[in-house]
Amino acid sequence: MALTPVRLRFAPSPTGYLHLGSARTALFNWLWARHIGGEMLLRIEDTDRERSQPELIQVIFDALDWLGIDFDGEPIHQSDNAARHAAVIDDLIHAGSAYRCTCTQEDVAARTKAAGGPPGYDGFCRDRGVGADESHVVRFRVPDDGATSWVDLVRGEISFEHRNLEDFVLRRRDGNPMFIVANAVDDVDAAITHVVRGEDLINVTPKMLLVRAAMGVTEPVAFAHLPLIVNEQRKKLSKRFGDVAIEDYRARGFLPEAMVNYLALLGWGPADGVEVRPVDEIIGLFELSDIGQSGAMFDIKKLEAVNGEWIRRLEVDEFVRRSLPFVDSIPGFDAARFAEIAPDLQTRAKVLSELPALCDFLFLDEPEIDDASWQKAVVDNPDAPRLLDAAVEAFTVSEWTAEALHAATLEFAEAAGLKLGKAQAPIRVAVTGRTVGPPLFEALVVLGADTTLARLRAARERC
RNA sequence: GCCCCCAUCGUCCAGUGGCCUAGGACGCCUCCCUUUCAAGGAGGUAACACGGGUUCGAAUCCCGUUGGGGGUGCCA
Repeated sequence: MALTPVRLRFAPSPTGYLHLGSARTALFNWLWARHIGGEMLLRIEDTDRERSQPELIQVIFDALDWLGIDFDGEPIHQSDNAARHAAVIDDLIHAGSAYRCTCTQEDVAARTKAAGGPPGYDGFCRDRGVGADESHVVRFRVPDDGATSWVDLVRGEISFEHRNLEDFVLRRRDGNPMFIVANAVDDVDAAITHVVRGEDLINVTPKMLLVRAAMGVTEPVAFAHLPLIVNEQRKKLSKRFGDVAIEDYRARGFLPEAMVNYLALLGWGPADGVEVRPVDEIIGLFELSDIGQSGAMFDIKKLEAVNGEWIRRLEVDEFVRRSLPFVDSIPGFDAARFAEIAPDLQTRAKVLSELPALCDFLFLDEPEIDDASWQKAVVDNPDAPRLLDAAVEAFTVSEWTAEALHAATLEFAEAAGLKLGKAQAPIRVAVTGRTVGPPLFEALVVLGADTTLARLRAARERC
């Protein structure tokens, strides 16, 4: 007897972006598939006609590819299986598992309101024998008694009593199949063995199980319902609350290594406590049974910390290469010059998008002077004028190395009775425009003597 | 309302009956290093929601309460 191959899938709908929650779902499916040596399929659930534009789908492919989540075989398009979905629904009608219903949503709402009962369909058309020629939807005939249950891989046994399940719609009035049917049928056809998805889908699982059984499918399928990723309000992450698309984080300068690493930590954690680690190691350690059951808050601070760690782990050359898209649009940008200062930037950036603010003074004709910095280090600093004068004088004759500039500054700082840290402030603002940035003397070396002295003189004139 | 799920530091995880005076990470605070800011090093702060059981023993098992979330669409 051959062992059934483990087969998982990620089934996004073409929304035009990859939601963080979806990405996490894709990741957990993928981690488990790769861990167990199973197959990982990609299926685009594009039954919604107007949302199935190729560009919208491409965005999702790109995001998955960026994260490093790969798939076995070509992507499946659910819309290609429309005929199969229709045939299954017809079979269910013939078998008596489903029936046509003429009730509109208004009809149903009016009746339940009049009856004062709970919302939901009341089974009005169950035995009316509605013909195919009448305008109708197709509903599944849920058994009156009993329950549908399964042993969820992350939550244990979950059970729904049939009397709490209404006769749900299988096919819309316009003839299109509902998600429940298309999804269940495609999973059967692809011989999916494990469905790993968000907890928000937990209540449609009994319906899918019912459809599977009515189809006569006997192969088991295991479900693992992941805890939701929530925001500060403990609510499901939604698009109207901050950035929820993977692409947004990519644009902000998060590394895919960090993104994947952090997402894996939402609802799961390695037993040895080592959180920041390569994805290959995570694959090795990942078990569905170790997934937590409570919602995990998306903590941007922690994501940034993980990202900073990954930035620091990069080889300098690689750091430069990855930084380029974020800095090469600075006017006057010079790659060689950027590479010189790169090691000093690498420990200072949590996200790549903050790089321009740290190094743009090296490329711009004039540094962009930050008002608050200028106020603090120059205007409010009575020592500023003479420090700038001293710097011009000392730097004019200094050898142009970090050590020499350091020594020269130390000398006139001490003469003025100031600590080096205090003395370099107005110089830093004059040259870089800000009070914070990479180490001053190293930056001056990269900037060059002429530009440095010109900026110091210009600042002195403004005092 | 009804259905389903969840409940350990502010946050994310560890803990699966004794090793827990509850551990790690992020954050926050202090100190060291220091050329600003980082990075790095050393400390510190801070939690088993509550009430009943079960047991020699419970963060761990059971029940209840409270709190939170998800669903309740001819969306997915």
